[in-house]
Amino acid sequence: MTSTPLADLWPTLPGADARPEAAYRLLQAAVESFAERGFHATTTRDIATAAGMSPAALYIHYQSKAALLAEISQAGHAATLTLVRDAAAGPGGPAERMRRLVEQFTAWHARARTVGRVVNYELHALPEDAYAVVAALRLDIEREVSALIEAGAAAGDFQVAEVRTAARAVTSLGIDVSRWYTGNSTETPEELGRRYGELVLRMLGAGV
Amino acid sequence: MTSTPLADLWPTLPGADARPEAAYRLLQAAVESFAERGFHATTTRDIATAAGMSPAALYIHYQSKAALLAEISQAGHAATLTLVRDAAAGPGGPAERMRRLVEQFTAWHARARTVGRVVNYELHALPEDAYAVVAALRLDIEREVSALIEAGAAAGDFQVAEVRTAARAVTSLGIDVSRWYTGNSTETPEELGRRYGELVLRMLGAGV
DNA sequence: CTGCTGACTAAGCGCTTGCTCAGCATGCTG
DNA sequence: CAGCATGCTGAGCAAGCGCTTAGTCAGCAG
Repeated sequence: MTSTPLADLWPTLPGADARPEAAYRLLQAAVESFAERGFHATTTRDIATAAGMSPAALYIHYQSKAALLAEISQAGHAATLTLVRDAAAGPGGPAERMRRLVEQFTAWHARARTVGRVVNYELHALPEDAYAVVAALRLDIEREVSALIEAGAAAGDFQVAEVRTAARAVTSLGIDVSRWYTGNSTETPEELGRRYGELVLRMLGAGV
Repeated sequence: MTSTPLADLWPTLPGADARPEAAYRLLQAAVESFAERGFHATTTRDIATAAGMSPAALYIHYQSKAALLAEISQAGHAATLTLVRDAAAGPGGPAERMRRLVEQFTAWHARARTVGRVVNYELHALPEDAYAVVAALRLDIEREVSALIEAGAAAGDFQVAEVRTAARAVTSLGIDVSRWYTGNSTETPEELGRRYGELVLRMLGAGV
């Protein structure tokens, strides 16, 4: 199985070019390993070996195993927020923007499912300070979705009883994709995105 | 925080009465701990201490830490499948049955969120033989939902482009509840269930 | 009383973990 | 050439892990 280059999943990774290639390899190995086995079941030897180095080399590039997780989680959340913001601020009415948001949010969680798993399911392993940063980003994402639903409801495009619950449902659908999507699927990330976009618009009562 | 008695979450736990009280306490402590920290971050000392015993006592009642996880996961999956089957086989048309299924599936994942987390997010830690059992149960659940959607589509009650994708979305919404629901929420599990039932029917194109 | 059983504990074994450190090769600078 | 910084390795430490073992003790049959 060839893995998608990290750069594809993560165009916004800060300092991706400046970073030494070895540090980049470690990051990619950590993503793969954390996603497959979870943070606590992954050993520093796993990560280092997968990156083709001795265990000690990890500590030249990162302060600790937890620092690796923090970097992955923060960059992954930042990328997701950017994606959501761009879609929400794009052209068209609320329904059109919501469709694009869901399409891209869903497709990202399918395409970058390894990063997505770390981002969504390894929060509890984050050090406290890194968690605080990430929690703020998650709140921003949820607020962005809520605001768009509210705009759609105000414009009469959406019919929703509870904005918070609807926003939860929309983000839930996308997040959970990173749990079940395998890549063996016949559905491409983009196809899945389009279908989920359709389902969400109906869910929100947009007559489509 | 008082925790819900296991019996409430788990009416179908086999041999719950015959089981010695100490074994029951260990099971409950394991659920709580696995849900909060994950299987690998939980130590046998954590579980035993929470159950008010020494670490060695655990091995009188269970073969291993993994055996505890296997028992929780299998019983939890069995309970979920029963719940889904009962709703799908109940009275009324496809839409009515689907509404009840989603209401109960969702409410269960909110109410029994600790068990739900172990069931849905600790699969990778299961021993191979236990995983095989559980995977079969998961397949049954998905099939049950797919069959109900298909019945609704055949009856003209639902309008769905892809049954598989729709079924994924329906189960996804419920499963993900166990990730984010905290109990601090103002929404009770039953309220959330009703709202999700409404959203799902619209998603499936049932004119409601 | 004796003899036995089953639930439990204190102590700790063998191993793995995250992480450190002295030392080595390489390549740049003067 | 020497001098030095950089990136890395081999060996290994302290701590913590799952699990075992030897033994304690209450309860009960005879």
